[in-house]
Amino acid sequence: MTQQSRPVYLKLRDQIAAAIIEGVYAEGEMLPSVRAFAAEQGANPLTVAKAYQQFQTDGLVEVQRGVGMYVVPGAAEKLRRSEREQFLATEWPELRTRMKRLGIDPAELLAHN
Amino acid sequence: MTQQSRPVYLKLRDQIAAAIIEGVYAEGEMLPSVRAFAAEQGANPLTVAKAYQQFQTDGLVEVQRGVGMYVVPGAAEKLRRSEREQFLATEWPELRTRMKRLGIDPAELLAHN
DNA sequence: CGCGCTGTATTATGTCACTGATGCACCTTG
DNA sequence: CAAGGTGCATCAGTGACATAATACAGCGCG
Repeated sequence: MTQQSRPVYLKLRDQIAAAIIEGVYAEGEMLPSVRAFAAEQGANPLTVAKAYQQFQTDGLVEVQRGVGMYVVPGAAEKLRRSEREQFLATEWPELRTRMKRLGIDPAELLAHN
Repeated sequence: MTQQSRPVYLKLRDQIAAAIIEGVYAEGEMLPSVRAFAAEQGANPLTVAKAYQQFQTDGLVEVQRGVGMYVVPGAAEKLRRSEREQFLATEWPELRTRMKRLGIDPAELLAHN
């Protein structure tokens, strides 16, 4: 038996990405510190740092040494665009064929909003 | 750096499930042997066996020792129903909120077939 | 300066999913 | 019975993931 549970640092990454897009962490503001966010989520600071690192290398977050990590202006829209494109190009086609195979009616999906 | 690529046995599982639903592996017929399918897919026989096992425990496939694994009558519909339900109950809600966040209109996607 | 807060590098440890190589038990066929 | 096919159990190796314990470097504030 197995689990295949999504790695913690990826869950955190998605969670943070959603928060940035939704403006929970507004542009120009500071992200929660590694230690603070780790304590809040019950995770290890290193794991949180790993999640943060991806945003940093993508230029969505700027690090001020000794201060914290700040959301770069335009990060929300940039994130939304890239994820949107990725979704449309990769995930949606697969979903489409899969829904067809499962006999799922698109109209039915939109019904119960 | 990491990978987090979908495990091989899960890819195989999905592939086989799709084949059963679509009738590629018709009910009453025998699935490809573990070794044959492994050679065809360039995988390890044990990995294939792991993929097969789930169908076996779900009663979708019947094992005849020393002979092979046969698709149980009604397996296709049973599979379609369970996957369909799982999709509607679990995946679609998440997709829904995610698409909303990315500014994607579900109706528009479903429209142009 | 001194204290406390930031992120980060280092090293080490432990766990677990995944994959693989080998051998065995079972069945069919000749 | 002998041969070749089946699934399956056993044991082992690998790497990702997570955690831990420190330590260090930079910044702000009193």
